[in-house]
Amino acid sequence: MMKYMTANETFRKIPEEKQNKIIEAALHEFAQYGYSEANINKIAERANISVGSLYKYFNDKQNLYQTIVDISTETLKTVLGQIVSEEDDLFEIIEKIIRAIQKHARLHENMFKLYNEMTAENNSELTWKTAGSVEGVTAELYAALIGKAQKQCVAGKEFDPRYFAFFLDNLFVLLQFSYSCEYYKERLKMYVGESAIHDDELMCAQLLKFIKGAFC
Amino acid sequence: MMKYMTANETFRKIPEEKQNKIIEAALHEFAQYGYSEANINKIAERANISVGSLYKYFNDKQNLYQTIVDISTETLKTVLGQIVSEEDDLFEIIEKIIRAIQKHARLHENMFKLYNEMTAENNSELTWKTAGSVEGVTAELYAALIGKAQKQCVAGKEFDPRYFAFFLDNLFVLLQFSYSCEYYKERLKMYVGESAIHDDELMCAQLLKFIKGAFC
Amino acid sequence: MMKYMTANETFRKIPEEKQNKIIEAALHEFAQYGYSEANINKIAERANISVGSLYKYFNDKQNLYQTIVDISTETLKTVLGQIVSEEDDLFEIIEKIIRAIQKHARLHENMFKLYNEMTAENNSELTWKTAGSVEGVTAELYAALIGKAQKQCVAGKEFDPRYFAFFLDNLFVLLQFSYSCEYYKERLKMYVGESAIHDDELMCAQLLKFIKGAFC
Amino acid sequence: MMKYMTANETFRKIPEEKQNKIIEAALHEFAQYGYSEANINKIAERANISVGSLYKYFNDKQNLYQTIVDISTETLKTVLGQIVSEEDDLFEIIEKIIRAIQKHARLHENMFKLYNEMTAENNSELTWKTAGSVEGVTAELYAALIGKAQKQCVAGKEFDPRYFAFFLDNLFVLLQFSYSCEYYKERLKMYVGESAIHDDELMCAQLLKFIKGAFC
DNA sequence: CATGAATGAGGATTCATTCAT
DNA sequence: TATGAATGAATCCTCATTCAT
Repeated sequence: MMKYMTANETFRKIPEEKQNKIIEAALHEFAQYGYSEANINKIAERANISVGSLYKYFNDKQNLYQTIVDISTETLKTVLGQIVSEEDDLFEIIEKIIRAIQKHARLHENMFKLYNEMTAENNSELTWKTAGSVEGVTAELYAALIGKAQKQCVAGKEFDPRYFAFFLDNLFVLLQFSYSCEYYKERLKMYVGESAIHDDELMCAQLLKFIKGAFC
Repeated sequence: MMKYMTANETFRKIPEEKQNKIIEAALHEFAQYGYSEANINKIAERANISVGSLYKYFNDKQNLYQTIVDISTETLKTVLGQIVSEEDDLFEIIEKIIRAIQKHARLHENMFKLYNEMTAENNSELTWKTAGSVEGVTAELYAALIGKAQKQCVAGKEFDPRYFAFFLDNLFVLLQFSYSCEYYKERLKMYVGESAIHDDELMCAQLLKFIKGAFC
Repeated sequence: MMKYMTANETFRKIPEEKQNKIIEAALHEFAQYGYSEANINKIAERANISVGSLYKYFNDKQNLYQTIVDISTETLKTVLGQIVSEEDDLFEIIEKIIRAIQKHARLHENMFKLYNEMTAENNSELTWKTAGSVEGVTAELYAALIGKAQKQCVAGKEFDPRYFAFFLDNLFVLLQFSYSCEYYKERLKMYVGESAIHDDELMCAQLLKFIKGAFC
Repeated sequence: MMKYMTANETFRKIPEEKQNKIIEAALHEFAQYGYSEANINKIAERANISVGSLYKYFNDKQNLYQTIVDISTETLKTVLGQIVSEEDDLFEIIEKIIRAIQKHARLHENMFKLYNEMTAENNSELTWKTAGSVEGVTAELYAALIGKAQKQCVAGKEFDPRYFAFFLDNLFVLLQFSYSCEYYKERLKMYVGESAIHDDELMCAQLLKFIKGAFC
């Protein structure tokens, strides 16, 4: 797949290291301050390039933002994609997803912050067009999982798999935010105490139990 | 409790109808455009008062925003508070909560939009200080519920009530967003189809089933 | 007629003296540097107001420019209108026009500079829409004059009055530029010598002779 | 005469075809957008060379503009020069000039647009230094013509030949603009109707009649 | 107390010009 | 000599905030 599709050709020609520095700078700024309070000049400064160059690579602020969002969602897709591909037991997969979230939400904190910010925006059509593709991937993934679930659980309840996939994802989305966004970090602390953010094992075990119960 | 605590004294002295008009105007603008793109002058215009007056009532933009957030969270607290006070069967209460969310997320759409926007902000300390109080209320509420749950379900699993309360609230938070915020509306549609947003009965039934499974 | 029609209402409410200062400042800047090199901040400075205020009065640079052009053409219309209204002999009227040009081209030098600049622009449709109305006025005026001319000159030649009105105006337009625009001032000097610019009597006499010859 | 005097030596060494392509590109851009809105990078692109090269040939934007103006005026000079050289009857020469204007104003539309734009500029000294030379040529030409006129017309009026040369040129200058510049095209239409721009015969006949009358 | 005109710092964007390759 | 990516000063415009009336 073509990398950085929304960026100008010029951008794709520059050294990858430089590209990454720019992306990192933009991601940092957008995740930190949100779209409208992000400062293009600061991004250029952080990336050690001139504003002029930034505008050679990206048509305008929107276009840079779009690109950052695309990259972030693409990254998330990739991470999740890897998990599903492996043929495991249903709850082993779910456990892997939880652990993947715990790892990546911290590693790519800014991406998840951005994701949260993005969903708060009001040009939903535009946002949905790009970010929605991640949801599409996860939706399919969970649909498959739930198919497994219904077979695996002998005493399987009769539930609508689409709804249950939705609930499952809801739990995952808020887990992501709870590890990456300040507000949700506080909220997590309030619910389960100061230590919760670092005790990944307990979180994983409890969430798994919650989900198992719901499905079987 | 003192109403509109962050507002200047002057604000509390003006007729309530005028107060409401101002709050409505501000809520509308902040929910629609987010904090930084919200326009103070437009708020004044919509409220049919002068900017000068607005600045007599509220020290600055932050302060007005703070007030709006306070009011919104206060409203949510009240709504939820009413539900808990009633002494019902565990799952009857949960059902009531779900139905309350479905009703209020639509009725006070702007408040929930604001709530979502708020959580994306980075001055988490400030935000948490006010918005966190809602979470406090719900946390207590859910703790009580889960106490009931563990008694009610004979074959009660051994789970950490704090974690389960957290998961429960996660499901509720995303349900709220799914009825009020554009992005999450789209996401809901994607998961369960176009009709989902209006078929409250099905959503309620499925979510109840999901939660019941998790708890018992 | 409503003054300064393209300006915002706010502008029409401020004291006339202030209005005039702003118009003068803008006229100066646009006439001096042309549209694109005119500096909005310098206009504000010259008018002793803030940029913010300028943007309250005029939506944007284009709008301010439009207004300046409108005012200038309106002024020209008025000047010419006064002359025609008087019922004189044909060549007395022409003489009056010439003298009016000599006087006003110097008095409102910037307006005529602007007019020249305007005609060099490439958004001809827009420009024509406003500036064309002056031409309309003069065209009618000259048509009337030429009607007189054809009757007055016994041995009147058979000519197309529309074409002759056109030629007449051409002579007037370049006379205006010759008194107000640097380039055309130089050109005039080259043709008739250094003194020409100040010897209004000679210019008037010669041009009158030229026109008389053409018409009779 | 040295071609392209203001350009660097480097420019004069490159193949003529390349030179022409560059000149055409610059003329197009300057005529279309005026000096300050003309875009150097777009000129380079249109000429199929790099900006770097353009700056090897011309010191800066001003210098390129200067060169374009020089070339344009040189071309006009040449065109007019050819007409005068022929020994004809006075009004046959004038007719030839009119027809030459009609032809060239359309053929070299951009040059005349540029000429109009140029005269609107305010660095009159610089502009006059180059463009004035065309005026010099025509002035001489017309002086000679008018000498003829005074002899040829038996009942010759006593007029100042310098003034009459000036008026004659004024008529020609505006005729040029009326065939090449958008604003003046509109103006012509308004005076003599839609068809005027294409009915060269009628224009020629009427203008000739006008001038004949003025001179004889 | 109410008003709303005035302020001006701040930020997105452009484009002539340079210079390393 | 040719290239075209990089530069950053310059400029339009917005909007939170103030203050004279």
